[in-house]
Amino acid sequence: MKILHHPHREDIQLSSVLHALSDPVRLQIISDIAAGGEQPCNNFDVPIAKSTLTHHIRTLREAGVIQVRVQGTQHIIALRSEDLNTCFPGLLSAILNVGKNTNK
Amino acid sequence: MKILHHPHREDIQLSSVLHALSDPVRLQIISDIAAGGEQPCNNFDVPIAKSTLTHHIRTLREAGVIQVRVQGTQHIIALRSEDLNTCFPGLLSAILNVGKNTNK
DNA sequence: ATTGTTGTACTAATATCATAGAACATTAGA
DNA sequence: TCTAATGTTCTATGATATTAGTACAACAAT
Repeated sequence: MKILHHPHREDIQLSSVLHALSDPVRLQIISDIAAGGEQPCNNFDVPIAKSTLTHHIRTLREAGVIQVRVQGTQHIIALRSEDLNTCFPGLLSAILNVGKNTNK
Repeated sequence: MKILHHPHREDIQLSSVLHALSDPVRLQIISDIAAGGEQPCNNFDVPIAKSTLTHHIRTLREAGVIQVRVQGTQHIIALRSEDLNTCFPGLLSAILNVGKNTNK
């Protein structure tokens, strides 16, 4: 089985996190996770190809924004809220609160 | 004289702002402005060519992060704190606070 | 076993970005 | 007017990012 690399908390970079979140599709994804808790990839209602979704998921994972856990055929995605709040207090909630009004 | 376009407050996009701030050089720039108030471009202590700095300043300006004002031969750069705090409450301070510890 | 689901890997096309050298424009000041 | 200071524009280049098509592997359900 393939090993999915996740950065350690202390290796999470602000610029990488901001870049990972600077895409509307990825903002949508983390917004969905934040609202509905951890969930498999196929739950996300984004108008893109599967391979493209994989790319975005990987981008978020490698930046340290999400945690990916394998469960059968599914990959369960969870937000690394605790790590993010420790590294960048207030950042995640500030971004997620924006989505509640007019996202994009 | 050249007209410098700035987006209106209501046209500022979260993804664009996050992208503008996802570069170490640009994080440095806004960190400097936040700490020392508005200042001309040549004040920034970044190891890049003038043309590159112009590119970064434009990226920040077009995303709605900074306000550029011409004063003689100088371009004075200011943070659009009020607009950003209105559009994305808490975002700017969360990002700037990170820089106070370990930036990059 | 067969079939369908789920997601990755590989590959490729296209687009965007960061960087900087050179030339140019504008302004201030001597 | 001449010169220095300040930035922009033009252009080019190498690096990444985005997107998707195809194939493949792991698993579930029948």
